[in-house]
Amino acid sequence: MDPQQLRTFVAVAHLASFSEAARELGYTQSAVSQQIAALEGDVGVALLERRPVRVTAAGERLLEHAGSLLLRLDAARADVRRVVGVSGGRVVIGAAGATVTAAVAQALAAVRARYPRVEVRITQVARAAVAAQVATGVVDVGLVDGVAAPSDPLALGDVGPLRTVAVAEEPLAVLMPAGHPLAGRKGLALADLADARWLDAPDVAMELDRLRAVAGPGFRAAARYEGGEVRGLLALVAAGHGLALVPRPSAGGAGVAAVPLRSPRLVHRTELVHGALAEGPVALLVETLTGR
Amino acid sequence: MDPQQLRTFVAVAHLASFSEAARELGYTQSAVSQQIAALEGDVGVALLERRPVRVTAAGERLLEHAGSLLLRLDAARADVRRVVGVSGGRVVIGAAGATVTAAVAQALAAVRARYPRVEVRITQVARAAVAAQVATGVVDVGLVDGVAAPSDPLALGDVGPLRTVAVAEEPLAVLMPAGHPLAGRKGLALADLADARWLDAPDVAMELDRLRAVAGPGFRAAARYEGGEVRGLLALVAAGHGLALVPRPSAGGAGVAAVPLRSPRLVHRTELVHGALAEGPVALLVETLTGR
DNA sequence: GATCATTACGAGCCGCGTAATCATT
DNA sequence: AATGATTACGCGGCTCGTAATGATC
Repeated sequence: MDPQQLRTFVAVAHLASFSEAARELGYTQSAVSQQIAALEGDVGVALLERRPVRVTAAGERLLEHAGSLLLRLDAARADVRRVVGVSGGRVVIGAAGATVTAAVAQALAAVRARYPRVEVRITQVARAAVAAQVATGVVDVGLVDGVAAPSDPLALGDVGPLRTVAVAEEPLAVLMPAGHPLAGRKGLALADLADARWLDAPDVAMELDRLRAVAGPGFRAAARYEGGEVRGLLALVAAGHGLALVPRPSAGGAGVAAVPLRSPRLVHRTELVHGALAEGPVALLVETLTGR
Repeated sequence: MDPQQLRTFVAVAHLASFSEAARELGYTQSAVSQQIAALEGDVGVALLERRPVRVTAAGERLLEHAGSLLLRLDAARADVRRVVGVSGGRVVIGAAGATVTAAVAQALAAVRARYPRVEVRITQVARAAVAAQVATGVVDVGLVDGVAAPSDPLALGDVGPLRTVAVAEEPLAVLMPAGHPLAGRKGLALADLADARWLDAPDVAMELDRLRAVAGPGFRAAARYEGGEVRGLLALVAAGHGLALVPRPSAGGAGVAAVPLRSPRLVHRTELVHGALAEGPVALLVETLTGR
C-alpha cells in the first residue's frame, strides 16, 4: 500500500474515471489501471467497480482512511523539514474567510517586534484546503472561522495530526436597516427570521449555507456580496437589500442596527490550525494567539 | 517516504543500531543503510547520527508521526479486509489484564445466541500492543483496563483511527486482612496507605506502577502474585502478606475486608478498542457492550 | 464506432544482496 | 583487530509508457 497508489486511488474514486485521474496525476491510463490493480491485489479486495467506475464497500472504507493517511504523511514530511528551519525567514498564514481579527493583528505585531526581519504573509485559502495546506507546509498556520455553540470546537472534519486552538469567540448579531420593525429589540431568535431576505456575503458575514446547517432551511439569498469590505455590506443592509449575520464587533454603522442573537446560543468562533511547533516566529505567533 | 522505509527507520531508532534492525527485519545491514539514506535524501534532512546511532531532532519529529502512520496504515488494510468478512466465522478478543468482566461475558452470550456457529476466542495481549493488534486485525476488539477519574477516558496513548468506548466503571476497594486496624472503616484515602506493604498482582489487581502514577511514590511491593485467580490474591491478603487495590465487585471473601476507596476519586475503568464496524458478530458484540 | 479500462510487452529504474571499503572502539 | 556503517556493483523485479486488445455505451 504505498502512498502513490493511495493517491491514485483517491483520485480515481473522486473523479470516477481512470483516464481523468491519469490526466490529473500526469500518468497514462495504463499506469493508473496497473496501480489500482496492484493496490487491489495487495489488499486482496476489489476497491472499484468498472464501467461505470464506482467505489465498492471495501473501497469506501479505504477512502475513509486514505485522506487522513496522506494528510499525515504530508504533515510528517513538513514537520521534519520545519526542524531545519527551511521556512525560517517567513511566516505564512492561511486565512479562510475574514478571520484576521484584532487579536490576530496584535499577535502579528508581537512577532514583528521580536523578529523584525521575518516576512509575514497572509494568503487567502479555501476552507476545505486549510488542513492540507498547513500539513504540507505551504502555510505555517491556518485560520478558520465559523459558527458554533459557545466553547464548542468548530466542525473542521479531519485535521489529522494537526492541532486546533480557539483564538476568538464573539457573540453574533443580525444586521438590519435602522428602520426595520425588529431594530429596537434587545435580542432575537434566528428562527423568526428564516423567511426574511438575507445577504450572502461569504467573506464578511456568515455564509447562508452554514446558517442553514445550524438553523434549518430557509434563509433565502436576496443578493450576494463577494467583497471583503464590511462597509460595503453595511451599505447594502442599510439600503434594505437584506439582513446579515455577523460577529458583533464588526457590526454598527450609520443607518444600520445590530441586534444581538439570542437563540440559538451561537458564537462566531475563530480557530487556529497548526502543526508541531519548535520555536521561532511561528511558535511565538501561536503562543501569543492562545495566551501562552 | 514509503512505509517500508518508515518501518525500518523506527526499528533503527528504537534499537539504536543498523545491524540489529537489519536482523529484526530480515534485511542485510546494507539494505537498511540504503533505506535510511534514501529516506534522508527524500526528506532532505539527516534523521540519524551514526556511531553511536542516535536520532536527530528531525528524526525525533518523524518518529512521533511514524508510529501513528504505520498504525493507521495497518488499520486501513484491516478495515478493508474486514468488509469481505475474512474473519466472519470467528471473533477474537484481545484482553489486556483481567478485563473480562460480567458485562463482557454477557455480551459474548448475546453473540453466541445470535451467531451460534462463530468461534469466540479470548487471547491475552500486552497492554502496549492492544492498539496494534486491533489495527492489524490480529484481534477484532481489544479490552483494556486501568484507573481513571470517573468518566475520564483511559490514557491509552496513540490509538490512531481506532475508537475506544467505556464498557464498565467500578468503584475501587482496598483489600486487607479482616483484623487490620482500618478494616472497619467506611472509606479511606490512598495517601494514608502509601507506607503500607502492597501486593503486586498485575493480572487481578491494580499494578503498583500505575498506582504510583496516580497517587505518588511509595506503595512498595511485599510480594508479587502473577496468577490470574482472585482467590489466590484473597488468600495472600488474608494471610497478611500485603494490601491490594481491586475493583469492588471482585472483592470480598473469608478473612478479608474490602474498604472502599474515597480519595482520590478514582474508578476502575474498562475500555473497548475497536476499528470500523460493519455488521456481523463483532458489531453485535460492540453494540451489546456499549448498550446499543 | 467511440470511449475507456485492461493486457502484453519492452525499457529503465529501483532496491536488494554480496562483497569490498571505511570508520570507530 | 573487531564491530559496524557505507559504498560499489550486478542482478532481479517492479513500474512506467506504448501499443494492442477487450468491453461497454
